[in-house]
Amino acid sequence: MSKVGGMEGNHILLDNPPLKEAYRFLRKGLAGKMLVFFIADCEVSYRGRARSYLSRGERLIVIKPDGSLLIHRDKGYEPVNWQPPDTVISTRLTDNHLLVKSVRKSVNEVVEIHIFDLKVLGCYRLKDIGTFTMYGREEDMKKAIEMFPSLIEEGFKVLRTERKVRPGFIDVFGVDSQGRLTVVELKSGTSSMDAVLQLKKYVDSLKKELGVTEIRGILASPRITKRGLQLLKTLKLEYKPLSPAKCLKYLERKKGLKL
Amino acid sequence: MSKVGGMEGNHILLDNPPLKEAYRFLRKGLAGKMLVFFIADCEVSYRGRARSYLSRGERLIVIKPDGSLLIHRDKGYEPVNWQPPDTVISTRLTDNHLLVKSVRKSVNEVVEIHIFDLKVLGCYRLKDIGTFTMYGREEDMKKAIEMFPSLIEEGFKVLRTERKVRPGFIDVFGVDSQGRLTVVELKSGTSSMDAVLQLKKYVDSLKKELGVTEIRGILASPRITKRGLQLLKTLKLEYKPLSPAKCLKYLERKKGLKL
DNA sequence: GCCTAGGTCCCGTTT
DNA sequence: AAACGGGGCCTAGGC
Repeated sequence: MSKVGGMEGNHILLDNPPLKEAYRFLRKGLAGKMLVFFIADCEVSYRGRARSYLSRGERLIVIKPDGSLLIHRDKGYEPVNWQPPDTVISTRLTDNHLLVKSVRKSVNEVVEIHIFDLKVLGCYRLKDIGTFTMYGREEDMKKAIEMFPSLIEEGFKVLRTERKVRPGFIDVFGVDSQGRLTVVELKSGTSSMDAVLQLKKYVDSLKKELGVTEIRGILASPRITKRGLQLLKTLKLEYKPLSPAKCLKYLERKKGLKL
Repeated sequence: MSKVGGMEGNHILLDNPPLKEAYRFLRKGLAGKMLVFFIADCEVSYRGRARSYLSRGERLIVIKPDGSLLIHRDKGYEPVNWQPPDTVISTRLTDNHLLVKSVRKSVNEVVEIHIFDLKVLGCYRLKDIGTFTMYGREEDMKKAIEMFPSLIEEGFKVLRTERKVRPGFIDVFGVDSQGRLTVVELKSGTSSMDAVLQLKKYVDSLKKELGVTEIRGILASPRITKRGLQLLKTLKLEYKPLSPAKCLKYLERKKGLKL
């Protein structure tokens, strides 16, 4: 049984197609820069930064017009095999199976799908000019602190954000009410020892660069791990509880609108 | 036009179904713990650790039997919105649209999809008992070094792997030909300053724990960034070029088989 | 549950 | 092209 829908160029939908028919329309979909998906009984091999082999079974496979490839089993957020955008997809039909190959040349990586049977094949051109907006990331915390420096502490003033130091950028650089230079490292989620070491790195770099012996280091985030806090205290750094949610409330108040 | 395939319980495939029909079979697929996918003209909102809003457009949506949810636009490896496994999916049909809601209670996070139109709906039970194996990760480097310590240097001996220290685990702990204690940090990819700081942390912790003043620290990876190497030298640590690929060759030689 | 560390991480941005 | 840091990162493994 092979039922077919929408063959007039807009989209393609094949129910349980024979390999040969699937091959024909798969090529059509790929050539037409459509979003292609299919459920296939297949084997998958990957070679590149690492190697992997997935033995035979049914999976959902998605190929996007930009060359990204996703192979999903029936569990989990992550694809079992994949390629990021900018791969070249090629196909080949032999007697008993269909090969789909995705090659990324920038970093030599190859995914090969050996297909023995297809349950369904769909090709669509997504009409999507929608806009995507996200709130509550580190960037929003930064904006809020620029507008409301007291979110860090009373008397705090921002000198600048994204200040360059040797190894990267300081999230927020300012002075406290006593006039002491202060480095603020922001995290939108839980801070762990990594974040503490990062702050330490920035404080030390800046001391060296400016030839100053005293610079305060403040880590601002909604939560910090126990070990992170321990390390922080050992290194004479400070912690300020601050959540993206609280920052957003301040931003909304300023703009007078709900996000 | 709504063509229908495989309604006998095995799978469901609807071509351009009216919302009402889609709703009925969507519920059927979800209740039957099938893999569900559809292409929909929709809006998406997310609230949890952060918030986001995606305005109207066509996307490919996948709901897995384990409760994971993926919403893909026609570009990129990553879904624009998603939920990891263990969410509760609910649906509601109103006059002019279909709502699909995914709630994760462990960390209060909600994704809502407002659907205005469906291009296709599929529900399948994936038959997949295949095995997945991967080679060339840090773990394989560790195994290879245990069997062939000279991969680090002549005369090197492994005392143990995964040795616990204050803040975590040392990848490989051993002694060199001079009897000096040595900490090895492995990276399967390019090492940057982070990796160097990680190694430093381990070396320092171990010095403290053992009351020893001299411990060698070796970072082994296929590549290291310029700044990483700079920092490494400043901190009196060492670099050993070592790739997963080379480790795999040694492992294959040992096992006498091709991976 | 918390916490650490790895990942074929991906991805944007800047040098 | 290299490199650094963020991410709703996700996921596995200890404790």
